[in-house]
Amino acid sequence: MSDALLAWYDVHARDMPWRVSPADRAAGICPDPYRIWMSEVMLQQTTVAAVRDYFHRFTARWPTVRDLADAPDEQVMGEWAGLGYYARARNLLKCARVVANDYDGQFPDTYDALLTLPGVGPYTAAAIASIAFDRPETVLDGNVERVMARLFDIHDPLPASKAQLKARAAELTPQLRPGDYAQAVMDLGATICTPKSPACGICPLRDPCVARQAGTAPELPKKTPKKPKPTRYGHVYLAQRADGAWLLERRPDKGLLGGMLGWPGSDWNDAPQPSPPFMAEWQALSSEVRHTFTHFHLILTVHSAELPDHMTPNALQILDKHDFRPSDLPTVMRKAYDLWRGQ
DNA sequence: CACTCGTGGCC
DNA sequence: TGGCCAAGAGT
Repeated sequence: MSDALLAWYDVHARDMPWRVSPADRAAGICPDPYRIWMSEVMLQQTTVAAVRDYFHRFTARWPTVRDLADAPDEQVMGEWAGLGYYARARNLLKCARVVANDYDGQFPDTYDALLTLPGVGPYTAAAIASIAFDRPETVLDGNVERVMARLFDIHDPLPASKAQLKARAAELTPQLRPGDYAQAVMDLGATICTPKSPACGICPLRDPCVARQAGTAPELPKKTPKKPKPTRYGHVYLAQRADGAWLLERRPDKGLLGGMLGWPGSDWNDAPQPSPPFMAEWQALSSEVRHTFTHFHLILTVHSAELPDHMTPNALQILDKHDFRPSDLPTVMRKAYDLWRGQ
């Protein structure tokens, strides 16, 4: 079965900036573990389309793991802004420094060693080991879970069925070309064996696929139902000085938007207490920011005022007009800025 | 195991 | 338009 998939991949492999094509790989070209690691971390719960530009900017700015390890935290967090799941960026930097300092700048080449690195879990360790180092490790991501559930018509819901799906995936992992095979399954899941209306008619695995025969492919994999998202509220405060400087805060590393730049503001809950960073005649903007996170909706009231000269409220920072880049902000904070700019 | 943790595209 | 979904990890 893996042979049919590899044959399909040889023809249909998608072009990605971090990928070595099957033809190039056959010619002896090896992937750069740094670029494989970078792409796999960026691709966690994130689409290829969203990752492309970020990958280009990161690798252009920091071509090697040592360059990244030497980068200041705020530059890396700013470059990651907008991509989401910011713990990935903090762990990316931690991991780069571990590789630079403890591994002489060379990524470890086994699953077990990779698994110890910050931000590298079971999926990413297997992906790097197989793609960058040709080790027959089994990757299990959302794509592989879906392909296996359909191929073997497994109706037990995720995440409980994960071990079962992993066992099936392991049986199919070949000793030869394990990296191409891993990418082939994921490409198949992304382009043919899609969550909705899978293209079974042109699938290289259509013959052995049990769910296709049973007609159950589109409804697999089953998943346990999710909890509804509550709505929370909050206030943010945009203060600009006459010379154009802005008042911002660096959020603590733990928790939501950890380590990112943001506007000072209230807690986010059912009925937040307004908490302006200094006394002034704050003006509430006429419309609000609406944003949805993984597990709640947020409605932000945006306030603005002029920042007096020579004032730096405790634990906050002033960014000069030319040092403030809206692109350094996480999206919810950039939405507040966009709203202010448009009023 | 269950929960936290972003964002944009899709229908 | 609101829920679903995406190459998951950490706690």
